[in-house]
Amino acid sequence: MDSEIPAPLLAVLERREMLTQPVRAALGSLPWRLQVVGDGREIIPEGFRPTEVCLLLDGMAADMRYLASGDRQITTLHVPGDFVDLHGLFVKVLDHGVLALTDCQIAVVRHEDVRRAMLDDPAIADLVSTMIARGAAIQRTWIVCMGRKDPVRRIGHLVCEMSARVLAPRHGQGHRFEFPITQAELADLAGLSVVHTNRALQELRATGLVAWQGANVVIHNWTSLATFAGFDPTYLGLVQDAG
Amino acid sequence: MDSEIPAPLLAVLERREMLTQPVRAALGSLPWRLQVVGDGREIIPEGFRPTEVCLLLDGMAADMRYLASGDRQITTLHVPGDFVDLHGLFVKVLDHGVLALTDCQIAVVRHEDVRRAMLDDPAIADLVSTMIARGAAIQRTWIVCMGRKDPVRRIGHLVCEMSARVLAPRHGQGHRFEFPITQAELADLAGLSVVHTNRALQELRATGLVAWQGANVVIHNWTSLATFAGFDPTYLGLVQDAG
DNA sequence: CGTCTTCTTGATACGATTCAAGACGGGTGG
DNA sequence: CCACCCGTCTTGAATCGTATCAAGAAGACG
Repeated sequence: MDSEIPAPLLAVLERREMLTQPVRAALGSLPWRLQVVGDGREIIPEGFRPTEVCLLLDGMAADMRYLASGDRQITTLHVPGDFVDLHGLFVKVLDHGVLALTDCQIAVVRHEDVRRAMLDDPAIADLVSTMIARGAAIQRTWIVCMGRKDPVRRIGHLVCEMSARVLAPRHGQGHRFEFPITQAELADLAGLSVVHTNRALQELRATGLVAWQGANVVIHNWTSLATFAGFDPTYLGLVQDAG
Repeated sequence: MDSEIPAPLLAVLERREMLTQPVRAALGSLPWRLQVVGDGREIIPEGFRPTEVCLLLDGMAADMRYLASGDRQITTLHVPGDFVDLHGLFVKVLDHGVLALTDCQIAVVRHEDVRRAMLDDPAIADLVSTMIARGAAIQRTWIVCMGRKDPVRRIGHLVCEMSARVLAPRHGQGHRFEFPITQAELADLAGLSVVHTNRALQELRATGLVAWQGANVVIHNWTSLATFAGFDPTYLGLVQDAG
């Protein structure tokens, strides 16, 4: 629509990655269009063969897969600044669908334009690969939570992660952030029943570490919650890691 | 050691990806050294800052993370042809360790050499990104299995996947392959106790779809097993997908 | 032959799912 | 403004699944 206003695209990416000036320039000149997807609608259907990538500008989305049984499993959450289907540049068929958990605003960029930018500046190619690798690390961590953490810690870990991905983490301090996910969606993410998710949430609130009402999550003591949930932010590769 | 004999490196990679002649040439000229890691030893420790990538030539390895409780969770298995730490090119600190599940032979290549090859030929950069993206798809699929599949199907799915990754899948036919994993390791992979893993295995064998004794797995009816376990190979992006 | 690891089994306790139903809250139409 | 409706959250009770504990059997290895 309005490729003459690249600001939001850059602004949202810079929350996540440190961008050099040439990279900023290259990203800023990428043609893109805005797309709006309503709460509960599919951004990308499972099995799609994408020719574009989608950068989430606003809202929350989830990668998800349906089973033959009718069950579904959410594999990752996406927050503004995430490309929801970046790996579509490298694998032809998407193995999951992407669901809008809220009303979402998306910047859509054609594969060929991204590929050209990657060829023109290898730093762009690096950025793309880094984002894919980070997404994989998040999934890996979630496997650990699903396999070896009880539901309360599992959700506690999720709260830590989402707060770190949405905000700049300030350890030891309180955090407040918006987490507009229903308990049914949380259940499909955590691999639990809705009923049990509800009870795990109550238990988590009962620890006093977290207040969670509606879409508002308040972490009263970040460090204690991280310790309780076994959250180690290494895998997020955030900026403090300048080594 | 012997960078004048690149054949095994290429041979093992070509089981997985279709390589063009220039890519073959570039990979063939990469300097590398052979490393041998014994059964049960760590190939890479958790939290390592790698300066090299490791290509598994022979054996089986597992990405894994320890929890404070002493529990551990395996997040992915690696078979010959997999780079076990390719994402180390893009993230500085590895968020997991890599464990040799058998005696392993590994080709070690320095990051700087891989990076040079990526710059010289963007097709190499693409190959690297594709392998990372495929690894992520495998993890995503495992999240689905852990969250929404009962233990029997979970292990059944794993058998399908490993057979597809080790062999060229021939649907509807029987398969035999080596799967040298202990039940304790399987438990840490599936997020189960050892006892329950044992019982799930017995139940899987009782279906008659799979025979599994020691390191030898025989799939009697691939299609039935895939249906039973809900295995859809799309995510592996194997060669049949030439679209 | 003995020792160690891996596999197997039974019994018990706990955790999670399921079913069913009610409470709450936001939005819509009368 | 109120009544209603629908989606979401919450609760209780019964059932099933899974972990845990403990011990024995089967192999592998020296």
